Amino acid sequence: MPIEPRPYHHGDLRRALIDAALEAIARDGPATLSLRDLARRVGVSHAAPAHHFGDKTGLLTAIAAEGYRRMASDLTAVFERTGSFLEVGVAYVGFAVDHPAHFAVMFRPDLLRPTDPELLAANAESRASLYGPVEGLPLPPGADRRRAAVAGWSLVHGLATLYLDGNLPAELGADPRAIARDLAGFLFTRR
Amino acid sequence: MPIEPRPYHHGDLRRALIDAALEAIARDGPATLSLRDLARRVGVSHAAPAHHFGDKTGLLTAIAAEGYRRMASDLTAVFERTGSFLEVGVAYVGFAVDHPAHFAVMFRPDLLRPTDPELLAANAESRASLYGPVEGLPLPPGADRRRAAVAGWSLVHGLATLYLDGNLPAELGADPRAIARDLAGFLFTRR
DNA sequence: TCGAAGTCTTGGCGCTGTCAAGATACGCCG
DNA sequence: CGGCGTATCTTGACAGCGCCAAGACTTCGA
Repeated sequence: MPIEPRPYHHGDLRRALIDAALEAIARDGPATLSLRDLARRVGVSHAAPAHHFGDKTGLLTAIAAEGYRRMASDLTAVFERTGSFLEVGVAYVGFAVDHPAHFAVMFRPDLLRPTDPELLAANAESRASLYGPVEGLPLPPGADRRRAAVAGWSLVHGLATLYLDGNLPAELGADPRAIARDLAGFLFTRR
Repeated sequence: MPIEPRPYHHGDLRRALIDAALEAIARDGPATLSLRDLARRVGVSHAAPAHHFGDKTGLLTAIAAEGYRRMASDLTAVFERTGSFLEVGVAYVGFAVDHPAHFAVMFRPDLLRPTDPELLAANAESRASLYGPVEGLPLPPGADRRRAAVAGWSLVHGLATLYLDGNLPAELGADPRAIARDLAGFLFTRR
């Protein structure tokens, strides 16, 4: 079977486009992403992406949904292994660092099709993986459990975004997971 | 003196362009911002903005610098008035809510000219307004003061971004400042 | 085997940011 | 007060972009 240099059907163009997009977003951010450039890199015509994603928003929506699913799977795995809410927070930051392109798109509804059913389902999955582990957390009496969850979420989300955008002072060190473990220690200490 | 409908010189085109940009960013985000559209709204030719800002990055850089300056002034005023690190954090969220367009650009070095001297100076100002108030904060013995500052920063920064992007559950209420005051209560409670 | 559905290409439209060159108004220095 | 340098703005053009419509090719099922 000879090697076809460029067959008419790509094989898995959808996957190839997502991967090329992830690489471009990780390098330059989602703002300058170009569908035509992706098509060129993958070796198809400039209008091929439209068939799989409709438009640019559709591509980014697919990426965000994939990110939510992977994050949910990571976080639940960590909680099942450690039983620790703190380690779930650390894993949140770890996901952001390991999958910066997914993370850069996931919380940006202005770039997405917010009503996409696949996106909504994946989003719900990831929310559950965050809100679930807070159930067993020891808290000061009278503390609202949901607010405690959002406090933890805010801290790790803020840390992840500040880190990814290069806004953290260098003195904190180079290991974001260690920083997260450290900072989260300031939360939920009994009065 | 008759009213000139469109004099050759605008008067304060720089200010007018920034204001139009702030409005557009607050509405649609920085991704879809169009210099030509701004020029049309303000009533000048499509190439006029280039003279004041060089390019799109220059405009966003000017907006970010303005945001840093205003935030620094807000935060130091609040600290001088209340002496409370917690209230500085609340004011951080308040600034983000009151100036969403500035905030949307300030921490996005991919959209800015990171070496711009005006931007660097304004950034340093705002960092000082955040790191200063942590000096007098009562902490558990042995706690790193800088890390405590970053923990607080992460929490309010995460909360602000999650709120602005519409990612917070509605049950938390409609007043972001109140939410911030609430969530920050989980921080720095003595062991 | 043949047709329908899926996949990709070609061509074109209006929009964008940016550059180059020229027109106009302001302000300073004589 | 007059003229000129300079800052400000306009006009025109170019390549690249997202998206749409129409057509070519391939695969698969009836």
